[in-house]
Amino acid sequence: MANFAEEINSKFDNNRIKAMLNILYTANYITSHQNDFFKPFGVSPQQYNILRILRGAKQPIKVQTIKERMVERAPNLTRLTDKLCDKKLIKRIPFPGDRRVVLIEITKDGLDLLNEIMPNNPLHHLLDSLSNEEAGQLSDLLDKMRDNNDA
Amino acid sequence: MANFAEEINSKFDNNRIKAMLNILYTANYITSHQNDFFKPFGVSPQQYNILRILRGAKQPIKVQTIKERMVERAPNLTRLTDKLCDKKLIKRIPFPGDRRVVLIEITKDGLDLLNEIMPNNPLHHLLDSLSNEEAGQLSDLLDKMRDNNDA
DNA sequence: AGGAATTAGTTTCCATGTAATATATATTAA
DNA sequence: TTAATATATATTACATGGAAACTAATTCCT
Repeated sequence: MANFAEEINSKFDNNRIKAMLNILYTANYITSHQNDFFKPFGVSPQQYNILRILRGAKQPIKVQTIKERMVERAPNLTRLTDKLCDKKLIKRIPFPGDRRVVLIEITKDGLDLLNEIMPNNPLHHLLDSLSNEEAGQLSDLLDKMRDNNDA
Repeated sequence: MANFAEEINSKFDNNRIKAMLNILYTANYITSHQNDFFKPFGVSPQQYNILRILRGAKQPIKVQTIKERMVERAPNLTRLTDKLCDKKLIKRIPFPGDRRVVLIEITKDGLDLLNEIMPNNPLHHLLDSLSNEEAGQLSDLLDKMRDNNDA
């Protein structure tokens, strides 16, 4: 399981292609761990992310603001917030000044769930085989990779 | 767009968390480019991957074999091959020795499509802002990251 | 004020991951 | 050998999530 190239029985033209495929493969690896972890709590990683953003905000915030703060871009906030509403983890509040806007607030149940999940979260240790410095390098390389490529 | 941390308006506890989120973010970035690129050709990245595997095989191969060779794990090969069949890009062939097995073969149309896509593919240049050496480093860090973490 | 452009959120459509199922083959125990 | 069980292979059914079309509300411009 260590070496990526072996696993998928392929040769790569060059390191760039190899790195690109490895990024995709690794992201898959991470999300798969995430899904497994969150499943027993009845929320998806995205839903958890929303709850954390709401707790961090300390007050009701606009759907738009949530969207901006999410790690993974989630184009369909309506559906996600629907699910969270169904579970009573958040509340919708109409916005006085602009009838298009909906404010979202985390409920007591939502906060309780966060407190239940947090201490157990092994995802914080998923990269522990890298030193802090290596993790920094990795992140810098990813930043650099995305530079100048929007054409 | 350069710095990831700025973009999502967050501070990170440490480099490991930052790197993890950056991997997910970057994978998203790549797949979104991929989808955009393949869309005009009427195939998804996964479907393209299957076609490439079939061409590489040079003969009909089992669904199971395709599954093993795919970069991104695609658990639902039946559906993907259905789509490709609908477009006449592949053919299904019953396997003589074992009636559970279905062999898949790429058609002329499939090969033509590959030839049409290949030379245009800008995805091969998505990482060009990294040197070959940096890309190698990146890939190695990802490999290392996934080590010893299957607990 | 009135119409065009923009913004916010929702709805709809489609692609994909997961889990349950069906069918065929292989293995085991008498 | 044959019935019973286990395994392998693919398919189907269900749930989740992304992208784009859509609706409603607001802002901008003249």
